[in-house]
Amino acid sequence: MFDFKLDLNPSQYTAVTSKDGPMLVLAGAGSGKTRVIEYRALFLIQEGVKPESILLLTFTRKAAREMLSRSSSRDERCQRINGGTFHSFAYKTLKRNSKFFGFPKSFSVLDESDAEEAVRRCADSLGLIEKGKRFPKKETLKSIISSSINKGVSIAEVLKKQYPYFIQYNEDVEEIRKKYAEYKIDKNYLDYDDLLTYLRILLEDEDMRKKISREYEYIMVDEYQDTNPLQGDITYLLAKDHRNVVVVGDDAQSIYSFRGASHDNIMIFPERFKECKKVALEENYRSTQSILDVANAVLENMENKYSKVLISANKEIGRSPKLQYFKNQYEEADWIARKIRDLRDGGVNLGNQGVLFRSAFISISLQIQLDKMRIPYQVVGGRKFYEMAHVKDFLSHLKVLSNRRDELAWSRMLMMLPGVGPKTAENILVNVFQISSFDEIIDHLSSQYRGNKYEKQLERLSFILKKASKDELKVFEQLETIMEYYLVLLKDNYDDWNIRLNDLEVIKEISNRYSSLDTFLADFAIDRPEKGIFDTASSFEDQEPVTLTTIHSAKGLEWDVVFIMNVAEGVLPISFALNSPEEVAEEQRLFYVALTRARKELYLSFPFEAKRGGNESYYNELSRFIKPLNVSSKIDSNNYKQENESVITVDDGIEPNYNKKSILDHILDSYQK
DNA sequence: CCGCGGAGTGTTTTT
DNA sequence: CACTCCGCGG
Repeated sequence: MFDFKLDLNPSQYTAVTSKDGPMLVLAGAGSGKTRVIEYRALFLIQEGVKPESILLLTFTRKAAREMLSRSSSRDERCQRINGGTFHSFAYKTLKRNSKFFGFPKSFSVLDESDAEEAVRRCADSLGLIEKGKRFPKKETLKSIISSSINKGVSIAEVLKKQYPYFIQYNEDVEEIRKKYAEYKIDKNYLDYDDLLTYLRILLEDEDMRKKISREYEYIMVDEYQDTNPLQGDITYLLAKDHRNVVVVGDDAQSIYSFRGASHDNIMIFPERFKECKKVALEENYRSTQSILDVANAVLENMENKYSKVLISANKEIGRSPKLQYFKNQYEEADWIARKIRDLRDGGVNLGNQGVLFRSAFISISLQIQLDKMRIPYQVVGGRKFYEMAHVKDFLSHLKVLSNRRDELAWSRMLMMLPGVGPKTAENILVNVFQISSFDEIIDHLSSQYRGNKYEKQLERLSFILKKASKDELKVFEQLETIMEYYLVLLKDNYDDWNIRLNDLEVIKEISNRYSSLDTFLADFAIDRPEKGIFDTASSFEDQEPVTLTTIHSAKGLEWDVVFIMNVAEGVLPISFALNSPEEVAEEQRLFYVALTRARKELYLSFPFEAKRGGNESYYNELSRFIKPLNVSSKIDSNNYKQENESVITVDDGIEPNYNKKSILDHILDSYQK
């Protein structure tokens, strides 16, 4: 038996050892929230709860895995606990209960860009994308529809709040939403929102709900402040009957309202579960007092007063956070890279250092610098990898194998053939979708298009599809088969094909872990693989790489040393989030989240000169979140004085010796023949 | 109807 | 700067 009292403070202990009934845990940053979840899992199991009947819903699957692996190290049974994101849980549950909806054997999960493309096709087919008129773009349409679903409000309401200039298109968007819903059902598609929507429908059915909640008797939800109303409903329904549900959150760290999250969920929870216990965790075990002072000052400045003030349990004052000014982003990157190396030479492992930024692209200059210095790093956040063209191209073949009605994948795959464009692909697909057996489709493709310029290619394609669709193949072997075929196209289409091939090799490696193609593809959409750890030939091979991450992706993580890059107006807060006080407040919470990731040392950096869009340089202003005296007084700065640019004046008294034409000739002459 | 090339655009955060 | 859209030539 494990002595829980030993490792926990009184409030943590209460949270851990309350077995039955609903509970709301308000946990400040670094207050041992993770530890509470970890230990509570152990506690429940020691109380005789079956591990399989515990469900841990978290924000990323990585978070779930981390918590579970830590409790597993004390008690192996914890490995059997069910954990994941709302979306992955929904996928699993829907798959298992697919009969309820009359779903076919396999359905595809659309990632965001596929979903946008689908929306575009729907809008197109309704004749709504008229030329000349300013009509919302596919991304915008998708996001309007998504918002209305996640927040449970009408299209009109979303338009009024977020896109007032599109209010006139209210009815059009409603029509597109309807069409899009039909389209998805027809093609066996579920998008991210559908996963949650369908799960809620499933849980609204008395019998299904009883069945499912019997399977998961104890529910824990992490980061509850970042759940949206739809997820709030799901939590409620899952626990409605047995009422064993613990939600953990911190309203001061709510940073996902752009996606429909609302900390109202935290407020509503006690209303839905009237008997719920409340526990507050306020002692911070993570950071030194100097870091907490800054975080608390930022908290103090927020419009919406959050009650919490973090008290350091360490009693260690630590070093004051530093603010470094730089001339431009290159100097900033250079300094950070050097500092990282110096710290590591001084004994701080690279794995204990994290660099945070508001937007993924901010880190590019740093990546270049780290490459130069051969410091290994890992990039988290930013959504490039799995949405890169070659990755999608490659996967489209597999998607076709998994869901024969996957129109988007089919047409992507066909359009790669030279000579096939949108129209030809569409014509072929009209035929393909009328054939029910896969073998016949293959026959059709290899025999019915003789005489076209793409005949040979199409034949090759159908041959490989047939080969890859054999039942006895493992997922990995299916990928290898497709690769055999795709490699040619890759080389034809991309000059940098060898770099891209590397990505595909990584994907192949990942697929080795899967026994079902469907699950592999669904995971690829829902729990995206970690972006590649860059294989820089490292001089520090013994160590974990340093982490470069967006602040959003840094949620729940911590490092001994944290750098926050580019703390400038327009970046943090980001320029388009200045329209309403709520948006600015969310940016401020984001800054707060970033600050509270640091255990021992914190470095903020600010480059005066920056480039945006074109070539135009402009001068940054320090972030409004640092300027107030209560914050700035707690930060040391390097008192950078902006150097006067050395002005070079043109010497006027010189007679021209060349003009543009003659200097060109002269230069050409000077080249080695 | 395909595909190329030029112009234009807008540029967060994530499941 | 990367992607998308548009128009034109083949």
